Amino acid sequence: MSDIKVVLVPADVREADGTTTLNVGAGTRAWELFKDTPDVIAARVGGALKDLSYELADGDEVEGVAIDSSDGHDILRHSCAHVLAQAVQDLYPDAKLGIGPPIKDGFYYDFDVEVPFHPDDLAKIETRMRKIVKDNQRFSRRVTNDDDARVELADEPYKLELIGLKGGLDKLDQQGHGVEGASAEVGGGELTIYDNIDRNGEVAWKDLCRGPHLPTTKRIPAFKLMRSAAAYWRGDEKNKQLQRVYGTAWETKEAMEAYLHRLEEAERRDHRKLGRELDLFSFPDEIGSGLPVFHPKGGVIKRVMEDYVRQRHIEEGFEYVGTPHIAKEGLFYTSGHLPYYGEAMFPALDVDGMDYRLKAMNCPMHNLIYRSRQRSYRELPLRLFEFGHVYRHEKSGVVHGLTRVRGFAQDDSHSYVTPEQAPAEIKHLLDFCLGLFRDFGLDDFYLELSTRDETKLDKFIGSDEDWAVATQVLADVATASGLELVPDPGGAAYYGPKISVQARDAIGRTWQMSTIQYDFNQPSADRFALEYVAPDGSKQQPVMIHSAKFGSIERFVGVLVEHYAGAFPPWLAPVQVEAIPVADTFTDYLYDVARQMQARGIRVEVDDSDDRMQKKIRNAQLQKVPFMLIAGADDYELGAVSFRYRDGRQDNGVPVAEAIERVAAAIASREQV
RNA sequence: GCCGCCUUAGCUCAGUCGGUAGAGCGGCUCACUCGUAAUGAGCAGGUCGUCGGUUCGAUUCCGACAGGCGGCUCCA
Repeated sequence: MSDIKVVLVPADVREADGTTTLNVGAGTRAWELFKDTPDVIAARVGGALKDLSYELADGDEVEGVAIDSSDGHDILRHSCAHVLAQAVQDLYPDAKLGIGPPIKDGFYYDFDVEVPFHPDDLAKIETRMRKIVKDNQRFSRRVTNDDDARVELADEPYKLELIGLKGGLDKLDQQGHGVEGASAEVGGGELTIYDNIDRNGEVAWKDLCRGPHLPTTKRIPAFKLMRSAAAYWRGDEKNKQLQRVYGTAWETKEAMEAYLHRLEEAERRDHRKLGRELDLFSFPDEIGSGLPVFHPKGGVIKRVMEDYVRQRHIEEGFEYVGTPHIAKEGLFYTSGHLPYYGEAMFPALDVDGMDYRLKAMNCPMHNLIYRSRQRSYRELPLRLFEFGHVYRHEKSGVVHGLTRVRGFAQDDSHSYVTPEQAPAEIKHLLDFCLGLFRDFGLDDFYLELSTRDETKLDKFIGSDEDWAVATQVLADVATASGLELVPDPGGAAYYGPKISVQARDAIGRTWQMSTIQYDFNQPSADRFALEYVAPDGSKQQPVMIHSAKFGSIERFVGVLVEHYAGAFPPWLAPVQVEAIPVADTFTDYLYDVARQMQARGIRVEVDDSDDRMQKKIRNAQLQKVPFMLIAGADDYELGAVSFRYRDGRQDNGVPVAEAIERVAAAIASREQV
């Protein structure tokens, strides 16, 4: 047996040294190169991921894939999905297999079963999975072909469907639809089946799969089933719903604990929970699903935010306008909303025999303001802005806290510009949005460019040329910003493409915030017929640029609650100062301090309840008030007060005037304390 | 809209294998006047989401509806 030559490439980031050329015997398997590095669970050979059982060929460049790398996580989780599927078919022999790809932080597998899984079933399945893991079954790759696979998988109708789709998958995936995750089952190339071989050498289970996999089931260090839910086969609501089981899997128990801890942290920040605890807002059943009410404390956050955003708009050259919530239906035919997005609008109200509609967008109203008199090029850019309340008939299953509601205020503006002014105006809007986010403490962003779905042109209005120009203008500005730009094919509005700003919050989640849309359609002659008189006296059509900075005021309040976990910076905090007397005797003294603070516009409360001071401190702490102002005999004698901050820090004996300045300065600077 | 789960006091939750319910916190009252995360005692508070069915009797079993939660689809 002659030697072959392979090149060992340093694995991921774990080894700093360069490549090593090795002479190994023909027939050597990849795992033999990684015998001493147990966290290597697969190999990357010439860029392609392979099982460790891969037989090396002369000239191969081989890199170990560590279980804690991104690819390693995917392989671990996908292998765990196989174990899940095996367990399910052990327990429910009639279950038919869908697909089982890795996803962010975990995996899922879809099953067609007669009876949907109950939460108790998950515990049984998980127990069965632990047994399979303990069994140390070997994942064994076997190449097959379409015809053989069809015979072998005759009882798996969904797998048969995937075999039929093979080859077309990569193209479909690129467009963001088609068979989500199905490329984990069948790649574009050869068709393979993975057999799970038990200790006795028997095939315990098998699944159509492109791999690669862990060497054995025992190499799954930690996993947990999370939940089950229904999901449409191949992501299409016209198809049957399968039962999807979600799980998570990690390289160590500690890594999994850390992940579960992150989930708890996110739960702790949930704005729905904090909104109740901090008495910010609620969703009364009597009003209807997705229609929030703001309580006084939530109202403070909302109002402060709105005041600031309104002021900033005016500083940036916008003019504040006001428009009604409903209009005769004809307006929304003119704008195109009813024909193109009518199903998302509330049904018509019959008023004096005419149909009125709650508005789903503000642009038609602003267009009418533009059109109320003749406009000159000298007026452009003309920027109209308002907190426009819109109502959208969101499907019942999607309503979610403040982040997906049926009635909300957009901080909505429309800039009417000449085509030549459009790029500068878009840049102006983008810079404006980013500045606003920074003022609210969000400073990590990326952009998305949402374009027309070229396969569903009937869902979009306007000519190909106009779409091309609009898309190019947005793409140029987005690129010039230097921010990360993610394409979002098919995400455009029916009237034009858009840039959206995604912001990352304190725990790394991203939220869609601003949208900036380039619209050549609504101003056109067959819609609102908007015009301006050009320098040469001719009538020209403006371009309108839609922009919502926070998208939805309601949702932004929710995002802020989660970003700050309810501990707002002083300028946004509903109660900025809680004054706490050490004993009743000092209540009047604190009321006097409070009056001085109120005169400076500071939101201060004096806790004159019967509680002991320790309890008052606890209450203020739970309400996440930024400044506690405590006064007892020591302070009184000095004409001073004592600070306690949210983190427990104290600063005692601060003269009253200085204390007021300190609070006022923190508010004015919009800093966190 | 679809699938599953859930709905008991203001909040968080016990409980009733069908005989109309309980705790902690919160609220109110009283006493206590206290130096940095819960003082003590007492009182009030629920037609057990709504409507219908089965039953001598339903908060409990069944159905419909509403609302919530988790997903899917959707998200101008």
